[in-house]
Amino acid sequence: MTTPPVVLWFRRDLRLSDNAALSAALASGRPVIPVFILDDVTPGAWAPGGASRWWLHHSLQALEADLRKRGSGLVLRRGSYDSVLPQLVAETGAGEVHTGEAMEPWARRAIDALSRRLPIRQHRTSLLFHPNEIRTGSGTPYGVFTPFARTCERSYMPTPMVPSPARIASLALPASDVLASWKLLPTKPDWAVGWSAIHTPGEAGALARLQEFQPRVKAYDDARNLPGIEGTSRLSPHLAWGEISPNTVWQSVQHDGTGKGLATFRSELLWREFSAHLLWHFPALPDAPLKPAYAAFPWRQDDRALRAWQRGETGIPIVDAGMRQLWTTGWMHNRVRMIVASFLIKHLLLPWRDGEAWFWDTLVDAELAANAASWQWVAGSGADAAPFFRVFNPVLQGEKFDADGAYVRCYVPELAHVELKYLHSPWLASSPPRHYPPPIVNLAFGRQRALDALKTITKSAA
DNA sequence: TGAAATGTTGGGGCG
DNA sequence: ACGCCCCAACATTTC
Repeated sequence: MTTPPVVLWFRRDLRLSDNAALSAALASGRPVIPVFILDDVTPGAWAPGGASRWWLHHSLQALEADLRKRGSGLVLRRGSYDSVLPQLVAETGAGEVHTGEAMEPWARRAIDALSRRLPIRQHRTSLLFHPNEIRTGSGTPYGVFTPFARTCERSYMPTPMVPSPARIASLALPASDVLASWKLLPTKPDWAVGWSAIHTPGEAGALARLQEFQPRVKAYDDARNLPGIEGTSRLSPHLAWGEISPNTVWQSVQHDGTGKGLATFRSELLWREFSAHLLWHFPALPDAPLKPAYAAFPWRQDDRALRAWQRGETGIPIVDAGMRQLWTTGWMHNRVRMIVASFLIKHLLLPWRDGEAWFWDTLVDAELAANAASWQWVAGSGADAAPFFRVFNPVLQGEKFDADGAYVRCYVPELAHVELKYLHSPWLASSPPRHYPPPIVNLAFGRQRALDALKTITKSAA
């Protein structure tokens, strides 16, 4: 006589508003059992990196509080999807499991396999479109961003943003792990000191960021490129964990500007979408170059150089500022991401997968698709990628986008008193700063070495 | 969502 | 007055 409950399986959609999986669970009229499973063990799983775990800890805490306020709670379980979920369904006698669509190959495999023995229903919670909805006239996936984006813009139908429900009926919930026992927070050393002052994980924090950004959409087109000011939306970690839906973001900016800012911001949302679709169509995206010729690229191995890059000790100010911003805050400005990536791949000639792995571990906004697609974009091996010969000169980039030096001075205190003229190339100053290293590589040499390396594969690569 | 090399043009100094 | 050269400034090409 008891009504079988339904499981609401949260994954990367840690929110209560505009969440299609939650809506479906509520529409069933059954008691809802909200669950989050941390899967570190499925082979091939890209388990969250260190910075993402910090974020996840706080986001789960916020989600649980939000659920409690609505008369429910959150069940935490740890283990492989394919053992934990069947166990949970057996324990609760759940009649259905509602969850978000997965793009990650390992999660897709796991959920597809589970679907054969459990009543799993997937809903779109983290994208505007399913990858199968956006195809070229001939039915193939888009390989070029601009026509992809055009089709998205044309196809987008604003769907009402579903508000957070006032109440979520749940019977007694099954046993949950204690969040602290997952040890998602760093201890020794605690590299996340002060992060709570700069990041607010959780749905409320996401909405606050969105509101704070809305008046700045108009200026976005120019301001987004300047790392020394607050020109970007800072929504990326919230989107990565699904604390806000792309649908909500898209619609919330639509009336707030009429010029280029709005269009440019939306195209950034669509780059995220493009990346996810690429990962869906090309599951090897995180592991192998999309353009096969790049498999033969003569990358170097140089652990000391890699470590210097990771620590922000390359002797190139804008690169070091970016890498230190990443390490100390878990986030890096997008313009600077392109600069540090170009420097690693081209001037240092190190494999893009080294950069991908480091970003995965250190970014609070790490998403498998965007991370992989963006690194391949810089490396020239991806879809609609920047040509490999497009080598950023980090001095010129610094002078152009950090013209007053505020960004570099903020994150590289050794350079605080270098005069502006030499701030982005301190080795040229008559008396270079004493406590700052000389460049790890001569920029002209590194550039030429990269172009020469390209020639070894260029007959087969475009 | 490049940078550097190379080419072109035109003003001005100067014999 | 004229041709010559230099060299910004800008445009084009190449990687």
